[in-house]
Amino acid sequence: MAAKRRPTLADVAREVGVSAKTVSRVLNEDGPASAATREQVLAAVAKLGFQPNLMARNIRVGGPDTTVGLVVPDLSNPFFGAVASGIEDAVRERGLTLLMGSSADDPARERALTDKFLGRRISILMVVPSVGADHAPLKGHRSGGLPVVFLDRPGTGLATDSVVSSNREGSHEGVTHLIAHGHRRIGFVGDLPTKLYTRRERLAGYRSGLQEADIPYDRSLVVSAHDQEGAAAATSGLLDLADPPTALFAGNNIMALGIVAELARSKRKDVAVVAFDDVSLAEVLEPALTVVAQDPEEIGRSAAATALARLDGDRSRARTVTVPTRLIVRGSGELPVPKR
Amino acid sequence: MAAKRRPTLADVAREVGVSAKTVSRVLNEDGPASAATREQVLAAVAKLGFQPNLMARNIRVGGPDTTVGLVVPDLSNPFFGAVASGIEDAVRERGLTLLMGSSADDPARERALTDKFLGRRISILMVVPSVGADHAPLKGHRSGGLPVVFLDRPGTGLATDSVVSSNREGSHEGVTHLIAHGHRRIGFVGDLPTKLYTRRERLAGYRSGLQEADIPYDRSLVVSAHDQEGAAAATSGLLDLADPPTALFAGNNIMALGIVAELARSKRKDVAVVAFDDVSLAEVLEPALTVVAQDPEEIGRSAAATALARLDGDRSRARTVTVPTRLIVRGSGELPVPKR
DNA sequence: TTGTATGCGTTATCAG
DNA sequence: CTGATAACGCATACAA
Repeated sequence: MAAKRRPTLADVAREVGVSAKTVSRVLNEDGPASAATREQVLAAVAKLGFQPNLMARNIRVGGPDTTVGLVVPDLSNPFFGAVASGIEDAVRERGLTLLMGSSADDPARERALTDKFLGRRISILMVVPSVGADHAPLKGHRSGGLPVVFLDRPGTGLATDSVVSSNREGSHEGVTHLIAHGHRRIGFVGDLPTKLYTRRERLAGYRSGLQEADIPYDRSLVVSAHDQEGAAAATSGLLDLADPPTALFAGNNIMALGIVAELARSKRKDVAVVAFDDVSLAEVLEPALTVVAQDPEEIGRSAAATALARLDGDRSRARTVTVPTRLIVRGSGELPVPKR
Repeated sequence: MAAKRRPTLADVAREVGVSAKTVSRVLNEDGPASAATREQVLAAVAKLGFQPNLMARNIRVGGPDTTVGLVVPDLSNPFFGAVASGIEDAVRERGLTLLMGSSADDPARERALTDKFLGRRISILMVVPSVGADHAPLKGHRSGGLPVVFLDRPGTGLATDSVVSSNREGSHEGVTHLIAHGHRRIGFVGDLPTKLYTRRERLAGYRSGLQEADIPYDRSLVVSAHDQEGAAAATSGLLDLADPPTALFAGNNIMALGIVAELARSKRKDVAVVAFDDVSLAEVLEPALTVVAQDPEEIGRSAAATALARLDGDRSRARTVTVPTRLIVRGSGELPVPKR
C-alpha cells in the first residue's frame, strides 16, 4: 500500500457534513461555533488524524512563520549548543521556536540552509558565518524587516547586528597572565583555517600581549590544527623545538582538549597553559586549567534580545555587541618557568 | 517604513514584462527559456531580492519537504549534538537537511515541535521522547508513510523503529567490572526523573550486576540528581554515609562530571568510578575515567539508515536497533578497595 | 519559446 | 451560527 494522501480540511468537513470553513473555525477558535458541530469536528479530526498544513495556512495568512532559524558550523561542538540554549530560552517567551541546522562551515551549505529558512518565511535569522560566505544576498531581507544577527563571527557584505566575544581583549589578558608568571616563550595553538575571524582576533590579542611586554613575535611558536588530535600533534611539535615554549595558549576549546591530552600523554606537568573558552572538567585537571571563559549562553541571549527588539520596530543602526570574556585562574596558567 | 511585502513571482514577471510561468521556468530550470529572457529574469530577481516562497511551492507540488526533523531534550548536551551529527552526515547524501529543535524534555513542547514539523510535511521525524509523552497521535503519520524513529529512548503508544544504546548490558558490564576489582559497596548516581527509560535500564543493569555477584541491593546507595552540581552533592552524601561505597557508578555523562568534580574537590582518589557515557578529557583525569562508552554518532547513523530504508519502501515490522556500548578501561574503574 | 487556465490546502470576505 | 467564493504564491497541463 502506497503512502496515502494526507487528510485535508475538506476531508474532515466531508466526514462531518459541514463546510471546510467551519472546520477551520473550530480548529483556530476563530468565529463562533455551536458546541455540537464543534465536538463532531474534533472527533473527525482525531479519527482521520488530520494535521493542518501549516504551509497552506502560512501562504494564505501571509505573516511570518513563528520560527527562529539558526545556522551553526558544527552541531557537535558544545559551544554552539550552549549558544543555542541561550537563544532558545530568550525567544520561547515570545512564542518563537528555535530550529537549528548545520553549515559544516561550508559557504554553499550555509547558503542552502539560509535559503531554506528564508523560503519558509522565518521570523528571525541567526547565522554563525562560514569562512568565505558572502551575506550580501541577505540585504533585501534585512531591509525588508527580517532581523538578521551574526553570531560569534561578523558577516560579510551586510551591515547588521552581530554578537561576538571579546576575542582580542580576552587573548591579550590570557597571554599577559602567562607573561606575568615569567613566561617569554609562549606557544599559540590555533584552529583552522587561519583566516577564521575568531582565530585571527585571538592571535592578534596574543601578539599584542607579547608586544606590550616587548617579547618578539616568533612565528615558529604559532601552530594550527583542525581537531583535537591535530592539536595534540601540534603541541608535541612545539615541545620538540630546540628552544621550546614554556607556556601554551589554546585558541579554542577543541585546541585546549588536544593540548591537555598531549601534555598528559607525555607527562609534562611543567608547561603552563591558558585556554580560550572553558571546557568541562577544567577545574578537575592537574593542574586545573586556567581559561579565558566565554559566555555562550549570554551570546545567545544577547542575540535574541537584539533580534526581538528589531522585531518590535527598532530601526536604529546595526550594532555589534561584544560579550566580555573572563579570566578564570585555576592553576595551569600560574605555573612558573622551569629552572634549567 | 513598515516591512514591505515580499516580492512574488508575479512581481518579478511584471518587472520583466513576461508571465509568471516564465520566471518560474528559469528559476527551476524547468522548461526551455531563451538566453535573453533568462538574463532579464535573473536580473530582476536580484534587483527585487526575490526569494521563492517554498511553502507555496511545496503546497502545489504536494511532495514532502526535504527536511529531517529532530526533537531532542537539550541542545546543550554534547551527547545529542553527536547524535545529530551522525544523522546529518547520513541524510545529507540523500539531499535531506537536518533541522533540530528542543523539547526541554517537556511533553507539551515536544508535541508542539512535532506538530510544527508535521505541519511542514517533513520527510522524516526523529524524536528523543520526553518523559510522559504520548506518541499515539503520530500513528496516522507513520501508517501514512512517514518514517518515524525514536532515539535513545523508546516512544509510547506507537510501534515504530527505535535506536537505543545497550543500556542494561552496558551497566551490567560496568558494575561487574567494579565487582571484579573487589568492590561490594557500589553507589549509583542516576539522573532524574527516575522513570526515565535510560535511567531505569541502567539501574536495572546495575542491579543485575550486583545480583549476579550475590551482593544485596542497598537502596541507600542509589541517589539521583538533575544536573552536575546535584550529582556532586549526591556524591558527597554517599561518601558521608556511615558505611560508604568504595566505588561509584555514574548513570550518564552529566552525573559523571558531578562525581569527578566532587571527588576532586574532596581530594578522594581512592574511590573507584565507572561512568556510563564517555566525556571529554576522561583519559586525562587522575585516575583516568573508566567508562561504558556509548556511540552517539552511530546511534544517529543507524537511525538515519533505518528511516531512509522506510523512505525507500521498507514496510517490514518496526524494529529496535541496539547500539552496543563498550567498556573502556582507563584506571578509575580498577582502583582496589582501600584497606582499613 | 512562451502564455493561460486551473488547482494545491487554507483562510478572509461577505452573504445567508 | 454557517456556507460559498475568492485569494494567497506557485507549478502543472495544455495550448499557442
